[in-house]
Order: sequence, then C-alpha cells, then structure tokens
Amino acid sequence: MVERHISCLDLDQIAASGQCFTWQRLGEGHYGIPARGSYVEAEQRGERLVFSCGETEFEALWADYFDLSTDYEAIQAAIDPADGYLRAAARYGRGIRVLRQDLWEVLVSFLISQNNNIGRITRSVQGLCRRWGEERRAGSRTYWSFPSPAALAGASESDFAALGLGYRARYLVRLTAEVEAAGYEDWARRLRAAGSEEAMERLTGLYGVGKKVAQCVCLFGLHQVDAFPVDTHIRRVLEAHYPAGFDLERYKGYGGILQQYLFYYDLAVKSR
DNA sequence: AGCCAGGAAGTCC
DNA sequence: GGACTTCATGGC
Repeated sequence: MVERHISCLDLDQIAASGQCFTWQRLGEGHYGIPARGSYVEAEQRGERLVFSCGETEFEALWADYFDLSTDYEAIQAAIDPADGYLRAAARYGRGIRVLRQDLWEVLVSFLISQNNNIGRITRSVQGLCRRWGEERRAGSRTYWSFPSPAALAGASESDFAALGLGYRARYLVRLTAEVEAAGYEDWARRLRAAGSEEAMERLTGLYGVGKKVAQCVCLFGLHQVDAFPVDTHIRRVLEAHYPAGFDLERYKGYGGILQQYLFYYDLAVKSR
C-alpha cells in the first residue's frame, strides 16, 4: 500500500475525461486501473490517495503514469486572468491530469474514438481487452490487459465489427497489419524518438489515422503536451469563445493540458 | 425521426 | 487544396 497527498488529481474526473477507457469503477473515487502491463487499485478521499501497490512499483510506474512530476497548480496559475472561460474550465476540471499511457493502447483507442461517443468507445475498447487481452489476477480480482498488436493481428474485420466498431473495424485491421509489418517495437521506438512534426507525419501515414487522432496519440501516447487535438467539442468551444483564435503561443509547452480542461468542461456543460 | 458522437477516406473540381 | 459525401452504430 502506498499513501500520498496529491493535489490536482481527481480519479473521478480523470475517469470521465475521455482519455482512457479501461479503468474499472469500483466505487466513488475508487478504481481498478490496468495500464502498461500492470494493474493497481486507487482510492481517493479528498487529496489523499491510496494505491494498492508497493513503494517500488509506485515510484517505477504509477508516479509516472499519473504524471506526478508535472506541476498542474503552476499551469492553472499561468492562465490569462482575463480569460474567464478558460479559468472556469480549469477550475472545474482541476483534478484532470494527462496520463502517460501505453502508446499502442492510445493509438487503438483513439482510432476507435473517431465520430464516436465515449460510452461506446469504452464498450468497444473493453471488448477488445476481454476478447484478445490476457485475463490476469490481482488479489481477489481479475482484469484484462490491453491486447498486443500481435494479439489483435489474429482478429478479422468481422470480429471487430461484432464489438460495435462499425466502419472503423476495417481501419483497425489495416492499422494492426501495418504496425505488425514494421515490427511494433521498432516502429514504436522510431515514433517515440520523433519530434512532433515527424510524429504527426508517421501517424497520419497510417490508414484511418487523420490529424485529430494523430494529435491525441501525440498528447496521450507520446506525452507531447503541446499537442492540441481539435474535435467536435473543441471546435465548437473555439468558435463560441475564441472567435479571434486561441493563443497557443502563450501556453507553449502545456497547451494539451488546457485542451483537456476545455474538453472536460464542455462535456459537463453539455450534459446539464 | 433525425442529429450527434474526441473524424477520416474517397471523390469531385 | 478545399468542399462534399460516405462510412456503422447507439443514444437521445
């Protein structure tokens, strides 16, 4: 067990923020989190977090996964005082962090996310895990790992379609084949070594990956926190609240985190 | 019943 | 290089 006092980290907000789709809700502020080949249970009361793992694993994996080395307070404090909308969004979603997730999981998840909604994305991604991931035990609970490229390479288009992927089933078949043909580990290494421009080129070169999905992969899978994915929510927010344009230059180095505040705030505003 | 969802490819010009 | 269409599917 590891206990930490952590500011700007809200499990419920992160779980609802549409950046990861495999967390299992065990209760309020209580989640089973399979990630990067491991698993932890995290429970929150206020700013006190309890993790089910040991100190060594926490420091080696989960501190990184939750991006604990980034100062989110400072980012929120750097927001233009005159930008009331962004300030409100950041205040509302102050517990959101940009997780450092597994690259392949992010690529597949956001390939599926296109023209889709979070509920259905979640069902599809978890369906992939149950069907092609490995069932593993963690204490009294079981969870499914995210399937490797090799595991997904054994699936067909109709397999994917049966999980509700719709027209994206074909994209996933081709994407998996392309990445397997290149050798996933080599392919991933080259991508991680690439700058933002080259990463965008490599990603959008994949069938079914356009600019928006590529930006999500840069942000969530490569932790290129400058990436600023513009989806249907963000486009509307920009049109409604930033007619003169959103000043990304002002926020160089963490625009993607602000993007998450805007996205999550719009989700919340819409659901009321 | 039609519109929307963390869009992208295909097809025109 | 843009605009326009098509692509599955569930939720509201």
